[in-house]
Amino acid sequence: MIDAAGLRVMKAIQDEGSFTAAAAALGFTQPAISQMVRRLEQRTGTVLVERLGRSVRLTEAGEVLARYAGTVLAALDAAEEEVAAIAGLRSGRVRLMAFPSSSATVVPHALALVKRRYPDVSVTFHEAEPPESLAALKAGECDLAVAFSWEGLDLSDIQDDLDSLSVTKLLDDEVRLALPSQHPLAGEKSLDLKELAEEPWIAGCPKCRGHLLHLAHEAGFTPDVAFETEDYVAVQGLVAEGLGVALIPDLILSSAHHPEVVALPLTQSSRREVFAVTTPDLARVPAVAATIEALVEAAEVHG
Amino acid sequence: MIDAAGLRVMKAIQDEGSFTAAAAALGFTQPAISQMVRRLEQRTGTVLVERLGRSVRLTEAGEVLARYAGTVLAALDAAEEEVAAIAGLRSGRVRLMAFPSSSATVVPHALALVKRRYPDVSVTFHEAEPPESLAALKAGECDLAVAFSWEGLDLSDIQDDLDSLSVTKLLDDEVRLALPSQHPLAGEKSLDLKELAEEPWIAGCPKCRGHLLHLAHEAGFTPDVAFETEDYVAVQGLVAEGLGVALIPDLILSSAHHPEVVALPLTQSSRREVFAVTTPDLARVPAVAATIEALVEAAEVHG
DNA sequence: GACAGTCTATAACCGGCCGTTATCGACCAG
DNA sequence: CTGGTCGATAACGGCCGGTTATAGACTGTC
Repeated sequence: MIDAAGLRVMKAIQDEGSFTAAAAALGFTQPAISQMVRRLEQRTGTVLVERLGRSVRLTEAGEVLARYAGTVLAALDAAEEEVAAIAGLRSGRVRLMAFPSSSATVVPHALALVKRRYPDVSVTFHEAEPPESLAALKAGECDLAVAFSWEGLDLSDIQDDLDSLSVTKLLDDEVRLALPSQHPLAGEKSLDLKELAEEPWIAGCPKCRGHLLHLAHEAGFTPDVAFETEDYVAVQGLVAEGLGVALIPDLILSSAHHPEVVALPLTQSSRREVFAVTTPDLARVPAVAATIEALVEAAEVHG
Repeated sequence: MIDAAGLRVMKAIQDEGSFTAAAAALGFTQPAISQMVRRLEQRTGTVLVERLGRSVRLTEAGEVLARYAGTVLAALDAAEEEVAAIAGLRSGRVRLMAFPSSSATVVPHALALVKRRYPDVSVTFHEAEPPESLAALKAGECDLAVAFSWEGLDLSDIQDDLDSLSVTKLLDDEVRLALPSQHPLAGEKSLDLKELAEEPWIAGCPKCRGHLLHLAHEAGFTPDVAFETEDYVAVQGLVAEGLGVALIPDLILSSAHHPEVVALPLTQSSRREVFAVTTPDLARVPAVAATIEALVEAAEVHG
């Protein structure tokens, strides 16, 4: 019934003392004010302005509206400014989820970039493996996920949603073969997976285990998975102790490379693709877009 | 840029969880909400709503708007209610000015009526003689004046403004001749002014003094004004002591009649008219109108 | 896996709000 | 008395903001 425009007019009349002056102050013409007041008066069913010959004065009811105008207009301005701050990257929040091996390298770098460029944008960060982070994204519990998919293999995870999600390629992460440095093959330039068919294997996260099984299957053997852990530091520890061999993405090694472990290229040349994933809507949120951009740049360095 | 309607929509979306439900809650159709959101988004330049398949969820910026909606809508409702209270006589203020002899009789009665009917309407009251009260009315310092004008004589005071002011007749106030009860003529049924031409006179307020001089002139003499005071209790005291005679409006006698003073009708039959005066605008303010109505009723009793 | 139900997006339409310009009448000053 | 200023009003027009109709997309179910 009463809107902000009406209050603004009443306040201008009170401040300026005449319709004409109020109109000038608001950038309107005088008749606009005249009939705005008339509308307000017939809506409220009360006289709001006392017309004196020279000037006008608000009645009690008019003063009530003018008084509230301050509150309401201030709140509207504050809301507008707060939204503008988010749009202008002077504020904003991004809830990021990334898988562990990116957490140590690309992600911190990207966060540093964002923080330097937009000090008031806050990026909160949780570790999560791809299926979990994508679920969180759909559930609205995060705004941006850094995920990966094995080349050719389970692209379906993301491919499924490629139209319903906004996917930005960050980098290709070459997978390597980790051997104890004392291993007889440790001196090779590269290895075929098959050469390690008899070794005990150490598997990483469930997806990585799946990838290992897939590669081994293609190579014609079924690996003996002796250990499983999602912690790649632990994986390397196990490898260093000679308890098995493992596939380790390059990305991890660039942040934590056990000195007793050598990482050799696979002749099968398998890689995983790392993506920044968000919803099409969120991709247009400035803070999210800025974070994605920073991730891309960080990936160029780390790739 | 952002208006209350937009905020209301954002809040409804947040509360209801979908455009359709929000539309139902606000009494709109779904497309109305759809394009309202779109407008808001292109005005703010930000994504406000995240479209998920089933439902929708507000983005950070959207939540900002929804949060402010509470404040703004509450203030608007409060303003509306406060104005409605004034319109509905559940609130309101009337600044009344009345001349002294009405203050003792009609006005208190009227104020009691208003107070009984509309307990929350507050009528403040100041005494003032007509020229002063009308000036205050024009200056916006009071809302309603109870004034008088002498029959036939200085109607011009109000007549001038009869079109620019709202004038309501309250009563005719017969003027009487006040004599000490011991006066030789005190036993008469009525007196001609001329019979007291030789007496010393006691005059009231300036206007009343003017009236006295006018009547005496018509009667063919110039009165010897021995005392002047605006206080009619004092006037009666002076009369009672035999220091002079006076013209006293009936209205005063009905509230304060000195026992040693007799008040006889004039054969000239002069009266003053008592009016409630306000501006045309203020006459439409419910509390003012109610007060005028009460004054009219009170005047019927006292007339 | 197809279908039904439900939700949003979009197009097309349209009425009324809310501005504008033009003009008049009232008031005050010089 | 006359000119300047202020408010009211009429006439007009753009566009905002609603409507209906319909299409497209996702979900849950059989």
